[in-house]
Amino acid sequence: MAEELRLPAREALRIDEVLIALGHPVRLRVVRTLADGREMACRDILPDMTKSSASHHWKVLRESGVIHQRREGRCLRTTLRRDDLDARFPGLLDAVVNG
Amino acid sequence: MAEELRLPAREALRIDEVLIALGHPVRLRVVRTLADGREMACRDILPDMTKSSASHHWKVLRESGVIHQRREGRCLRTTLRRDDLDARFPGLLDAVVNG
DNA sequence: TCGATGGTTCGAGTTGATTCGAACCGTACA
DNA sequence: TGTACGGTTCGAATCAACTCGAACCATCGA
Repeated sequence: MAEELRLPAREALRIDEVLIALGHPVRLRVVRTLADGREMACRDILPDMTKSSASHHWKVLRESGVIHQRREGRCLRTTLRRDDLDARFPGLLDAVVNG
Repeated sequence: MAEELRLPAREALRIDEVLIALGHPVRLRVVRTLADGREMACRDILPDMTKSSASHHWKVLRESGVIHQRREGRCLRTTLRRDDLDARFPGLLDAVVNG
């Protein structure tokens, strides 16, 4: 049963929280990994990190609105919220990915 | 004698360092204060902070390439490096200022 | 039903960033 | 000269963030 996790609406995205989320090398790497629009399983994105540490970063990215996660079975499928981020902060993601 | 402080060239700007610089409320406030293009004295931007703490933030902002500082007498005049940031990361500053 | 799996939560330890005072440096001005 | 001023640097203290293991929960497959 595919269920959605709570996450901020597009209008509620805050640039200060997004910048904090992006201001860490691990999370920046996550964003770049997802930049092509793929939907990936958590363990495929951060395979070398302990579950608890990874979960901490998922939470920061999710609550700041950078990523979307959807439960499929016992696995979380993760995508970048590119549409929402581009709508609210045009150019930001491009800078992150291309820079 | 107006002398320039060392700072990274436009081509050397790194998005990861810029994001770290912007991912702190004090430094984000500095950027927003300078967003209109003004050149301001340090003590006018962060009047309530001790000199040593403020100097720490100047260093982070300067070395990441977010701000430019120019010595004029015994005072530092600070400006946002809008041209360089817009050239390398189009849309980033607008998101920071308008978001 | 049972064991394995993917993630979360909790608490504690560790690391890193921020903050501050004191000492210092160079400039301006009396 | 000498003194006041704007910033930097240093070291130490504080605080926030990151990390990890253990316990836990829900789901899937046997």
